[in-house]
Amino acid sequence: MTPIEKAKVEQPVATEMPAAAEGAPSTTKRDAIISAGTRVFMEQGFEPASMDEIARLAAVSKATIYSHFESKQALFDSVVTNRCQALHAVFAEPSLDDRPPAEALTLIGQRFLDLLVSPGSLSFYRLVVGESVRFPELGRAFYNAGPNRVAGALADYLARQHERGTLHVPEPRRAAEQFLGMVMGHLHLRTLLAVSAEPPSPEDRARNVANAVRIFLDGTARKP
Amino acid sequence: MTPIEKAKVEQPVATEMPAAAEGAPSTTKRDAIISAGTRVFMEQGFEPASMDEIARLAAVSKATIYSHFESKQALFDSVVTNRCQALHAVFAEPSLDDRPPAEALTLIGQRFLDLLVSPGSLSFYRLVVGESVRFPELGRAFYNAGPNRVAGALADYLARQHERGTLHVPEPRRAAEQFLGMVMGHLHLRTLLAVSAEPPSPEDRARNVANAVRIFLDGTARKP
DNA sequence: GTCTATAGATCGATAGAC
DNA sequence: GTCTATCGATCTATAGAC
Repeated sequence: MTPIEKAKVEQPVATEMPAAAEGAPSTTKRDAIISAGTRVFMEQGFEPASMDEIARLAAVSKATIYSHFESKQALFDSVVTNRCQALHAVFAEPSLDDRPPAEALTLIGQRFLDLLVSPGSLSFYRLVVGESVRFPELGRAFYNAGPNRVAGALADYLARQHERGTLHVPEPRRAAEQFLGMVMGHLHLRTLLAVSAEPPSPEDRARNVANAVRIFLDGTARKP
Repeated sequence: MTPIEKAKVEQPVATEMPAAAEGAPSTTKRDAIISAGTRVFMEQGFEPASMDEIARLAAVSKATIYSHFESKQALFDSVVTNRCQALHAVFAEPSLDDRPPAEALTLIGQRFLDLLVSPGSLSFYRLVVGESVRFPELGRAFYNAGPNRVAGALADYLARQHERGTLHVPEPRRAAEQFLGMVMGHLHLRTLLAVSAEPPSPEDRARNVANAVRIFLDGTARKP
C-alpha cells in the first residue's frame, strides 16, 4: 500500500465533521451524495429526481456534485452499481449442499421472500423496472446480481439432487425459477403495487413457502 | 335519443378528414390524443413524457389537448383507465367450469403467459410499477383489473374442484396465485428487463405451462 | 374548437470567487 | 474542493386571434 493510499484509508470516518475545513479531500461528501442520490432516485425515478433536491439532501451545493460526478446519469450509474453490488452481497448464501430437500427449499424460499418484500428491495425493483427501457443495461445488471444468482444457486442444488437420485428434476434451472415463482405467488406484486396497506405478515409468507415446498416435493419425487 | 346525441353518433368516422372543417365537434381528435398519450406515457413514463410530443404525435396543438383534458395528470388518468378497461376485457375468460383439471390449468396458464409477454402488456406493467409510488391508485386499479381477475377466476375453479373432491385445495386463492407464479417462472421478468434479446418462444412458454401443470396436479392430488 | 405565441417555473450544467 | 449566482433549454399551462 502506497503512502497515498494509506493516507486515504486513514481519513477520519466516524468523527465529527471538521467544521468548515476548506479544501479537504472529503470522501465523506461523495458518500453523502451517493446516499442522497440513492434515496431520491429510488423514490422518484431518474427523470423526476432533481439534482437540486439531491444537493439539498446531501447538504452540499450542486456544483460539488458535478465536481464528483460528470453528469446526472453518471451519478445514477454509480447509485445503481452500488445497489447491485449490495444485492450481490446479500446472496453470499449459506450453502445448501448437504441439507435435505425440504430443509433446503424452505431455507432458500424463506430468505428469498423476506428479501423481496423488504422496503429497500421494493424501491430498487420499482426503479429498475421503470427505467429498464431507458437504460437496458440496468435491467441486465439487476437480473444478474439478483434473481439470476438466487435461481442459479437453487438450480445447482437441484441438479445435484437429481444426480443423486433424491429428486427427479430433469431441467433444474427451469424448476428453480418455477419454485421461486410459486414461493412468491402474488405476495411480491401486491406489496409492490401497494394494493394492501401493509406488507404480508411473516405467517403469511411462511405459509406460501411451506405450501410451495410441499407441492414442489410431491411433483419432483422419484416415481415408484 | 335526442337529436343532438343522434347527430353526434352519426358523425362520419371512417371517412376522410373534412379538410380544415373549423369548429367541428371532433371526438376524433380526442381519440388521437388518447392514442398518442398512451404511446408516449407507456414508452417514457409520466414525468419524462412531454405534452409537446403528445401533441406532435396526435397532430394537434398543445392547446387542443388542454381543451379536452384539464392537465397532464388528467390525460394520464384517462390513458390508464382506458388501458385498465381493455385489460379487464381481455379476461372475459372462457369458462373453466366443466373442464378436467389438466385441461383447465393448461388453458388458463397458457393464456396468462401469452398475455404477460405481449409487448403492450409489458409496457403497461413497466408504467404501472414505475409510477405506483407517485400514483398509488394506479397500482390498485391495475391489480384489480388484471392479476386479481385471473387469480380470482382460477381460485373459483379450484374451489369447485375441491368441493367435488377432484383436487385437494384447502386454500384455493393462495394455490391459484402460486400456480400462476409457477407458470411465469422468470419468463416474465427476463422479458420485462430485456435480459435476452427476444421474448421466450412459444415452445419455451408451453414447457413452463406443462411443467407447472404436472407439478401442481401431483401436489394437489387426493391422497389415498 | 383550434390555432400560434408566450408566460412562468424548473431543470441540468457551468463560470468565477475563495 | 466548495461555494453562490446564473445561463440556456425545456417543461406545463394559458392568453388571445380566428
